[in-house]
Amino acid sequence: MSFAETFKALSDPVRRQILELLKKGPLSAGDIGSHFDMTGATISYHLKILKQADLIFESREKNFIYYQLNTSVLEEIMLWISELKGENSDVESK
Amino acid sequence: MSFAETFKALSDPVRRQILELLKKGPLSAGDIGSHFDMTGATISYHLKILKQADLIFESREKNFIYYQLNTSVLEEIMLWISELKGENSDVESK
DNA sequence: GAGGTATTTAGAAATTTTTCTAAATACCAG
DNA sequence: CTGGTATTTAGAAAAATTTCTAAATACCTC
Repeated sequence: MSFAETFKALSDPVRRQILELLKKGPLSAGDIGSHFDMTGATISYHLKILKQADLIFESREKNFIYYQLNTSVLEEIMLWISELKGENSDVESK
Repeated sequence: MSFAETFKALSDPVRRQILELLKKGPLSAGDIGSHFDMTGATISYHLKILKQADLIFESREKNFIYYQLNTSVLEEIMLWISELKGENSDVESK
């Protein structure tokens, strides 16, 4: 939802790895969990954070919940970083 | 130094605001502090985190320490996000 | 070197985050 | 509707982060 939330969500290594897994395509919570040495509850917690940050969304199918990347929010982050790098060609003086 | 460190450093609102201040040019720790309702010690703590993440560097002059942006690390972050967004045109199937 | 300003370090308190276990919910298949 | 699998929620413990106060360090000026 908020900008700050997105950055927070991206700050955890586990969550970044989840996003990388999802890059290849949708996965269920269970599938995701199998890549980590953590309980399902913990994975669920991380997924919630990512969901709240709008970095992923879910779609229910049969008895599973599939998660997938939502890349649109990443644009905003890119833009922020871009602007930070921005007009900084000749700032060497006091 | 490390990728994870950079993300962590960027995850705090105060630190992001510090970076935005530095976008306009170098500032001393005191100057930076005057923009926040925090003690100098806390500002110093945040500056240390940013420094360890290589997002800023310092240069001493007279009795002051001036901080400035180091944009080079931001490239890496941009690249990571870019790759995450990457080839995701036709992933709609199971 | 004495005093002054700028900044950092140390240590502790408060807050937030991450993780777990156990229980709850959701939904499918028979 | 019963049993089974998938996932989440609640609550608590452990760990990490943020902040403060007080003291230390650094360096400049006189």
